[in-house]
Amino acid sequence: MLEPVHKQTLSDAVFEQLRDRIVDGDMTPGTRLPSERLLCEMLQVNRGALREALKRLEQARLIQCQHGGATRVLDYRESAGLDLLSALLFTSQGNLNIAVARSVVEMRSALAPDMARLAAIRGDADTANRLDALVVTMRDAEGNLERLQDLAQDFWGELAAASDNVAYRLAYNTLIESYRKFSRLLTHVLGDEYASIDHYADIADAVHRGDGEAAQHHAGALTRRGGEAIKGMLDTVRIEGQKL
Amino acid sequence: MLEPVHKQTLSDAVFEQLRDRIVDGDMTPGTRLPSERLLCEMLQVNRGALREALKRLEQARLIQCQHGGATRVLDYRESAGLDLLSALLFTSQGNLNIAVARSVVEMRSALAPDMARLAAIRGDADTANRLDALVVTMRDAEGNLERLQDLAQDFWGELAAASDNVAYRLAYNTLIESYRKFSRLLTHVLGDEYASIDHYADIADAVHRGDGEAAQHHAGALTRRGGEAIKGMLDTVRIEGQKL
DNA sequence: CCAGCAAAGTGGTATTACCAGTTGACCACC
DNA sequence: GGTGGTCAACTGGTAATACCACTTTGCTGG
Repeated sequence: MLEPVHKQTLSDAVFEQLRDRIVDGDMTPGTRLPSERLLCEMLQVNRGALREALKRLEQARLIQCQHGGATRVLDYRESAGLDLLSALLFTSQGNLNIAVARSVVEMRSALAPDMARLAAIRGDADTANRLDALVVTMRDAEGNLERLQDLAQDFWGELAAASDNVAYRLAYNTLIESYRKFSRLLTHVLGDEYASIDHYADIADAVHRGDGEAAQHHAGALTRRGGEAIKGMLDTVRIEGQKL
Repeated sequence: MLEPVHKQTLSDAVFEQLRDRIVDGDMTPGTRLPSERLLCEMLQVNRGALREALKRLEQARLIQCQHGGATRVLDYRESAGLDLLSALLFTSQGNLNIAVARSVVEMRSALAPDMARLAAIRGDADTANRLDALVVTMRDAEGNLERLQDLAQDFWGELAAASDNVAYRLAYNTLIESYRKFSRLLTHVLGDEYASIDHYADIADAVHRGDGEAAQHHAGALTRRGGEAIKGMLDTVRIEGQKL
């Protein structure tokens, strides 16, 4: 199967290069960036493209610009938002950062139960029906772990939307963006979670009944199972160095 | 008391204006934006400033640009990241959006217990000592709700850092940025939570002992209390329309 | 010693031109 | 009818240059 070719604008390239330098710690917080005129000479790009990249870095709170003054590097741990997560997942050499991957999975486990709870309380019949349909599709796909994994993501996406909580929904978008990048590595590790379709059905039923506690309980059981599996794997296996 | 005047660059102004138009629904997803040359004429700014804003909107996944093609509006609910949250908190008229505020509080309640749990498991003695110090300071500030509220935020920040989970830490940054904007409205509503300093002391103790479950339990008790208080308030009182 | 000023350097804005990719209309060809 | 080619118009991307607004530095004159 053919894939779309990888395109990238100049400002994208500049943004990624500077971002990686910062998160890799090559430029410690407080460091003063070279002047824009000097930077665009070093990077061999025009000042406009450079400034587009700098503005994006500033929005991500990796740097801070001051009119007439200096542009300094910030400590992303203290200032950056969750959207930076996907950039932290892989080192500039393309290696998966296990600690970050673990973080993503942990956060998923923390959010999913409450997402399910709210979805059950606030969701309508249409939501429950869509969840039912997903469960049916999952049963048809039984045995095909990759397919199940994709369907599970859709299932959680449906819950996120039904939770009527924008923070959850936006966090879901951010987490999924990161998750997709390494989820295939976890396909078999999480096979147990994806194969337990009954739990998904239980959640769907809870949504039907509007039973928040039940939905929360079943979602917790589901993600806890996956969390333990990943924890076990990370403790015993070194997958660092695996490239996608 | 004098306050710093509000400074804003051109591209900031353009960014905010277009962002608000999009999240307010004035430009539905799929809508084609006017060409850059036309837009910068309409907005009375040069094309460079406009492009800086567009690049930021693209990074926030509110729009999507295509070289040679059109620039289209995306559905932020499906694509934007958690960093958009603070922009959603207030309408363009400056009114607090209750549903978004509720979302922030709910997400806090979901994350805090697990943050505390991990902090207890992974935190070192220094962390526990800093938490102790914060508890002492809180006891000194007893009765001063605003001060307690600030200290409570520091307390959670310490836990976020000690959780050794970048996702939690970055999410904390994002949530706090939003939270600060309306937290003063909740000072008295959450007075119960802030005043129960013993619970904070319990968490600090749990971190000392490395007792994750205890830390999780006490953190849950704390945020559940606040969550119920806010829920009660939102159900009975209309604070929509309050300006900061 | 220091308020005051001037110069140098920085980020912010503006203008202009051109490059590169997309779209759609049109046309020749099979 | 469908295929591929060409071309013009339009869109976003890149470039170079000049100037404005602000900060920092350091000299200067009291």
